[in-house]
Amino acid sequence: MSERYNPAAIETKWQTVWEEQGIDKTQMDEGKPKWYALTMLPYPSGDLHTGHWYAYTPSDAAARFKRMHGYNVFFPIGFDAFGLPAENAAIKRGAHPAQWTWANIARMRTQLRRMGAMWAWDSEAVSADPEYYKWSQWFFRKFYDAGIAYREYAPVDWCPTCNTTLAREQVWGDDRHCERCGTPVIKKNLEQWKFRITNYADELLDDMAQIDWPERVKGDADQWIGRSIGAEVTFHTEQGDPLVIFTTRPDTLWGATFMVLAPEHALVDSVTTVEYRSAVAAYKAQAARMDEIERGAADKEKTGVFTGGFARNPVNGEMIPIWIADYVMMGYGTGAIMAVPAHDERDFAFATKYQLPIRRVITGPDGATGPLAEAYAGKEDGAMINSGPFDGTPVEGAVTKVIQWLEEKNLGVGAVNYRLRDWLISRQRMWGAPIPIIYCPTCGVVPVPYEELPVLLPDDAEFRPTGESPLKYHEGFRYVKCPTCGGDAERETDTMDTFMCSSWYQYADVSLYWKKGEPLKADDLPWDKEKGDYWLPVDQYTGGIEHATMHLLYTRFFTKALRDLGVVNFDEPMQRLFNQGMILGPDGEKMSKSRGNVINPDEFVDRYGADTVRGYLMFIGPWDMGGPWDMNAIEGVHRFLHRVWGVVTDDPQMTNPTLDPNITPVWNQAIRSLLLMMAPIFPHISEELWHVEGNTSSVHLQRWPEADLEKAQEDEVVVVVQVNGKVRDKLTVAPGTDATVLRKQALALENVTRWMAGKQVQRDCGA
RNA sequence: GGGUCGGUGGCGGAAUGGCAGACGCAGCGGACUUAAAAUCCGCCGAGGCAACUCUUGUGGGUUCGAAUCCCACCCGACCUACCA
Repeated sequence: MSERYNPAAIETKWQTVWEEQGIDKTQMDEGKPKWYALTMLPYPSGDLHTGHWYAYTPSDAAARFKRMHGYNVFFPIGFDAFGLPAENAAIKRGAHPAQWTWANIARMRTQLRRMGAMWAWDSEAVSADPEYYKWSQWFFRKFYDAGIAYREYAPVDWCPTCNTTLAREQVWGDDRHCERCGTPVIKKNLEQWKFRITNYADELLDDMAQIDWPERVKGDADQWIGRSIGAEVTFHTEQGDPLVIFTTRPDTLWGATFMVLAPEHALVDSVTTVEYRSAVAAYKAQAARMDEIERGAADKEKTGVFTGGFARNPVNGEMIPIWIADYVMMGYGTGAIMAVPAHDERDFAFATKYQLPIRRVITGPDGATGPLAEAYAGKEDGAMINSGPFDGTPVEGAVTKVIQWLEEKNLGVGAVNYRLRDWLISRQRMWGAPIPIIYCPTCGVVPVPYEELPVLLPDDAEFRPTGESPLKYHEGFRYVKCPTCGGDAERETDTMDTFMCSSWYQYADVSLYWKKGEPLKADDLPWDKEKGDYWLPVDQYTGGIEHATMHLLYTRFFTKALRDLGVVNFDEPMQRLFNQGMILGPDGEKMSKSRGNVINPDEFVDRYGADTVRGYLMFIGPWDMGGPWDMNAIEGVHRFLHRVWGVVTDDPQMTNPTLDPNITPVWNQAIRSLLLMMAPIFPHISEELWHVEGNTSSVHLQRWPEADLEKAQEDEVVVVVQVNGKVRDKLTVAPGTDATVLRKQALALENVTRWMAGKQVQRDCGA
């Protein structure tokens, strides 16, 4: 008789012991293969929710499993700690965002420890720590030196009343008004810092073939990068200005009946005639208030206005009208298109609405040449018509032929376009890593010297209700001497996008806060080389699907840029990626406070212990699927642990009364294997029972049990006999029984003879 | 419109060409108990007295044999979308 299973007591006990004995401390034993397992670092929101538990439990179980299989496992944790919520909290409470952030981190650490995961706590990276963002700034500086970082005017949402830039989530409603004062937001061009991620577009696309990532993520990234192949063709306005358009269908050039410019296009004013000036100006003003996302709403009816101007189509000399419309984006291609309504859905809709001509230049798959009821955009079937020298050319392959012809005639060139834009990293916010740049009236843009990093965030920042970054008001931060000429200069007051800081935490983890307190140099290696060579790259990365495009694309870009700078020697930061599914509320809906279906994991840990919660989450179903939280099913896992406890501690209620003393060693061996195999999922109870069994070293440092296949060999096997695919009888025979013997025996079976009556064997499985 | 994943008992799910429904939940019966909880044992897709028959979203196909492979369709979830 012994004590009942009491998870609360044993879990706290073992967490303390493990920490004291340092059993989860990362080793670098060269004799063992390494395994770098990483989960996306959490944002310190202040509470560990079901999603965190579901992300970390299987990651931890897998890491433990690998360790028991003889790997050196590195399994770090940390916090992606910059971001807007801290600033909002600061404005609300008048406290510094650092205070809120670090308090939340402290709270989440306690919650995380309750999970009993094998995290390498001594590698806990916090991106808001100056020793971390010192390196974020060092990377910025390297990118600046390499020409990867550059400054450009880019549109931001601007509130003219508050006199400040707004983040996307601060712009509300269909009319796009300011969150605080309700004033309609306008677009404003500000000089901002960007990274040339587009230089890597092809590589980011093509290298996906060499990484083991879910198709979904690859598909999303593929679409996000959006490579399309076509041609740039130069039209000329009446005024003689070249007007370049991008098209993927140069084979339809002869069907262009009008042109459309983005409202922001540079030639709009010069092509607009006097009588259309006011209409054009009004349309431009309206378009300026919407961002591209809104303009891109697919179901929105197309609008536009005629400019009064015309341009000449280079392939046939026709003068066609120029319109402006917000369905053409300034940020894609050249911001101008030729409109071929007969063979493009959008152009068709626009032409129909504004009664513009539609000219067919591709026959239907059946050779049809008549008027169209809808656009025909097929690229495989049909032939070119009304297209001068190309009449009769089959559509398939026509694009290449026309591009060649355009190039020969000097009318256009083959071109590739991407949806992907350069990465805008400037944020007009305080709680981020300051961009290490100084503006000097004499020397211009001057990067902060490497030795002077980090540029520290002031700890006495004052949050005013204007919403503008406190860095702008902070004189000590803002006004500096120019590092080059020593004259009066100003610091950049924008901070970096938090995605910048999360793009390299897999490297930060390797040797945390490397060169702490030391001045940096341009040719530093940002982590301990020996450790980096051993651990990098990440073997298994896990996290939510919501990062399919932004974070994952950025971190891949970051690694490729570092490779070009000679810092790393591989192309991809994470070899394998796995996305966990989502745990829904008991009602099968996404958990939300408004629905009142939020499950607080702490309550279940209090009631059943962490091992039960871990086990429940592990067995809920396939990890990438998730599913609803089942209030009852968790009981089953808890019962299982109680039974295991009873069996091992000889609870009379559980003890098998028929157990023969002769098989005690076998029984003990079975218990031993059971505990070893439970260890990755149920780390605490297996450790406790492992010690109850008389072991003194940790169960987690043992090797996974190996099966002796010879001993597991069956003396007899059941062979199922099917007639016409239906099970009719069974044979019990010795393993390895010869096929001809089996066949003979099978045919002799009573059930089989009955079903075979009057029939011959046509074919059999041929075993 | 494009992409990805999925559809199997009352429920979560197993089985990836060879005994469909492992395991768990719920349910039913029994043991223990004054009683209940807990625990333990048994039953648990549908029909049929039985032999058997039917059953993996629907319809076809391949195969000795299909939840699994192929074709067409229906339904659902998530992501994405005026990208020229």
